[in-house]
Amino acid sequence: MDISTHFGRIRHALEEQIISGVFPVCGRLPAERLLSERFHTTRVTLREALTSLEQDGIIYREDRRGWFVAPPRLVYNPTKNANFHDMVAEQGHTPDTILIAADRIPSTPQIQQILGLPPLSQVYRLRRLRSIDQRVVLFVENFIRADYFPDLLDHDLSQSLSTLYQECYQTVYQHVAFQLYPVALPEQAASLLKVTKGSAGLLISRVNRDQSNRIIDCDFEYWRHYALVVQAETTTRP
Amino acid sequence: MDISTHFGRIRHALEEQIISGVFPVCGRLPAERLLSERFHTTRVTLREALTSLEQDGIIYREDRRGWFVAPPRLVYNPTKNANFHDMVAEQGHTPDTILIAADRIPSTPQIQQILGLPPLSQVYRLRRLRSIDQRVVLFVENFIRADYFPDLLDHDLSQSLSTLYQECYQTVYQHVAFQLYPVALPEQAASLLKVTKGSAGLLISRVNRDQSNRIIDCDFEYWRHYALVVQAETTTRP
DNA sequence: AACACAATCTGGTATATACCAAGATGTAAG
DNA sequence: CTTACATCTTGGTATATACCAGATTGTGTT
Repeated sequence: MDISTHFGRIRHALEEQIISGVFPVCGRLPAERLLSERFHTTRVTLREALTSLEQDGIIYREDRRGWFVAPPRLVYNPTKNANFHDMVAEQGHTPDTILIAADRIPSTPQIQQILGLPPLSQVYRLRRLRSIDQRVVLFVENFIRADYFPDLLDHDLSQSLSTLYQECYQTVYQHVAFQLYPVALPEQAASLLKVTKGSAGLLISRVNRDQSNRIIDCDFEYWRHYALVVQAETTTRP
Repeated sequence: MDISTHFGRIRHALEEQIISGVFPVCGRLPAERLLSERFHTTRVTLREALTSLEQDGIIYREDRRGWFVAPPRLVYNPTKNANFHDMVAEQGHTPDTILIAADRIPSTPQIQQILGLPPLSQVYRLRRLRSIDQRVVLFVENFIRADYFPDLLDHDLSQSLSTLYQECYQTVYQHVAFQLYPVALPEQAASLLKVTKGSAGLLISRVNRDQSNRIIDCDFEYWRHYALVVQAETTTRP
C-alpha cells in the first residue's frame, strides 16, 4: 500500500480499520467532517480517500446518508439462467423486488433492433428495483415482446420473470446473449439506487431466447459496482 | 442529461464536443487549467466533470500527460479461448505485448491453493503489459506450473501463451474458470498502465485447465476499465 | 397515536489558491 | 547527431472555506 501521500495514508488507515472490523459490515462510517478532523486534513482530501475505497468496493455511499462498509460481493453466474431470487437465496441472503413501473408502450427503434420487431409494435416495459438484505443493489429495465405474453401486466411482477414465463406461458429461457461493462450510473438508476448520479456501476444487458429460439425479451441491469463478482466456467468444444 | 449543476453542464458540454468529434479519438483534451478558464470554473470542479466522463469510459487519462478521448471498447469473449493477439487483430487493431518480468519462484499459499500445488513447489511468474494500437490497456500476471512446462522461460514470452503451449508442449486450454469485478488498480498495475494509482479498472482472473483437465496456470488481468466490453452467449442444456 | 414542521446533520457542489512531481521540450555541450 | 540539463507544462495533492439539498430527528400540535 502506498503511504507516500496524505491521501494514501488515510486510505490505508481506514482500510485497516474496516478490515479489522472496527465498523460492522453495512455499518455507517463516522461523518466526513468528523473523519477529516480526526485525520488532521480537510474534507476534500478525505473524500478522495473515501472515493478510492469506494472504487475498490470496500465501502459504498448512499446519497446524503453517509458511507457504509460494503458486504461481500454476490456471485453472479450469467451462464446459469438462475433468477435473481434463487441466486440470492442460495447464497444465504434475502432478496426483494419492488416494481417501479409496468406499462405497454410502442417499441423504440433501439428496442426494435434488439428484439427484431417491426415499427409500431408494442412491448411491455418493466422497471424494477432489487435488493439484497434490504440494500438496493440493482435497477433493472425489461423490454418484453407483448405479442408473446398476453395480459402479462395482470400478473405479480415482483417475482422473477423466468418463473412467471414458465408457470403461466410455458416458456423458458434457453439462450442468453449478454454484455457487461462498467459505466457511470445514469440519472434514473442512480436516484433509485440512492447513489450520487455519475457514480460507478456495472451495466449488464441481456437478450433472451426461449426453447424455440425466439427472442422474447431483453433487459438492462444497472448494478452497484461493489455488489457483485461475475463468475463463470466454460469448456471449449473442438 | 442533468444540467442542474455547474459540474453537470460542463460534463454535458464536453461530452457533446467529444461525440461530435471536436477532439479526435485518442486525441488529447486541452489542459485542465485552460478548460477550467473556458468554462468559468475552477480546476477542482472541472476535474470532477472529467472524472465523471472517465468513469463512463468516454475519456481516459495518462498520469501527468493529460486526458484523452477513449476509443471504442474491445469486445472480450471469455467463453472463447481466443488469445489476446488474435482477438485484437480480428477486430482490426494492432496488438502488442511487452514482457516486464519472467522468473521461477516458490509458490505462495494463495497460488498453491488456486493451482492445487503442495508447499515448496515452483511456479513461473510472468508479468506482461499489453497494448492496442500503442495504447497500454492491460497488465497481466501469470502463474504457471513449472513441472508441466520445462524450460518455458527460454521461449519467446511476448507471444500468446496458448500459442506457446500448443506449439511447444502439445497442450491446449480446454476449460476456463473466470471471475471478473471492478477494482481500483493496484500500484504496480497503475504505474505500468500509466494511470494514477487507485483509478478504476477491471480485474479478470482465470484458472485454466488443459485437455486432460489438469490445472496448468492462472492469471490476473488488470484492464483499464474503458478498454473493453465483456460479451458472451450461452445456451442452457437441460 | 398520528401528523406537521422546524432544526439539525449529512453529504454534494463550488471557489480560490498553493505547491509538488513527473512528462515534454528546447538548448547548449560533447 | 546525440546527450545532458535546465525549463516549462501537465496533472496530482492539499488547505481553507462556503453554501446548498436532501435525510433524519425532535418537538409540538391535533
